[in-house]
Amino acid sequence: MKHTRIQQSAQGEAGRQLMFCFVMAGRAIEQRLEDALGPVGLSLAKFGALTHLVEAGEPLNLSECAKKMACVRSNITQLMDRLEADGLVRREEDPDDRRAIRAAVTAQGARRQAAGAKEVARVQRQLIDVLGDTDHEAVQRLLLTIV
Amino acid sequence: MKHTRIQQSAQGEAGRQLMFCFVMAGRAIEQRLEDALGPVGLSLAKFGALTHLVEAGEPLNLSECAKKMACVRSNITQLMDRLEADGLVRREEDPDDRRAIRAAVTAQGARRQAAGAKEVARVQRQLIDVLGDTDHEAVQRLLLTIV
DNA sequence: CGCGTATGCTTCATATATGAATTTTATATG
DNA sequence: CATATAAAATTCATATATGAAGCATACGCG
Repeated sequence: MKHTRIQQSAQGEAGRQLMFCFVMAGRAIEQRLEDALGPVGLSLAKFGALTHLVEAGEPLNLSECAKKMACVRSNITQLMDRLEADGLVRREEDPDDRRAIRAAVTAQGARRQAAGAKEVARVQRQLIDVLGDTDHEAVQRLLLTIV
Repeated sequence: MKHTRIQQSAQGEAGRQLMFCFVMAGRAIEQRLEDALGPVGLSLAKFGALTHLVEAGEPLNLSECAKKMACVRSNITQLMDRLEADGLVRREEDPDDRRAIRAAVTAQGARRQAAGAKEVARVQRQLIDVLGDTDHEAVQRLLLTIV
């Protein structure tokens, strides 16, 4: 007697289609990141925005942020609202374009981002650990093919 | 002297940390599924709920649904509200437990689920295509390890 | 120069998800 | 049996995300 039944009921759907495994893996990692960032006072979305700003080294238009984060602008508007409420980002007028708003990281924002980066690196190490002797390069290529 | 700078900024998007590749791949597939299901009149969340109900072959308590879908119950409450508004699911009282509500798929819900399953299968074939000669079993094992 | 179109941001409605608080009902235990 | 505790569902506040609609500004072209 096979144990497909056991596997199915034990884990939900062990025999799931491959694509759902990708989705579940992505979500599982997201969850770990959220859990790691929570104590620092960041969410994954906030950390992502701060990181783009820090890496840019200068204030960015909200449209540029949206492009970097691959999302619509109304999402950035709200995200910046929350980051500004947290005191991690400041909205500045763009001297070159009166329509545009630039997001500038505050000192506190930069510190928070650095703290978040440490946590993210920790999670990354855990992942590497789980992958064991798997060829990371190959996996990454595969994933980027999908994206 | 460390080379954190190089690692962080050298390759821009391409050199992203492995974990973000998993997250992005998962989201990319999710997006494809949403796009495929949209024309059928379903979202991925709705399709998932309907599929669990259809596969169960009988009405399920909302708590059971939450467990199968790995989410909190308040999420299911809202999802069922929308599915019920769409006429795809019906809430029934549980004769054995007056606290419980059971979700039953309607005939229309079953048809919609079947239509959705066809689209999902199409996306799955596309994914298999993209993966080419990669060892699917190995990939799936890897992904389930992460989950 | 002025007008039409494009761009930048915000606002609103909606979907998905979480978690805390609440209500109702079940169950266990003293 | 009464009461304490647990479990089921909902409600509310909030975060994240999308897309449509709207307003202000920029820009190209006749």
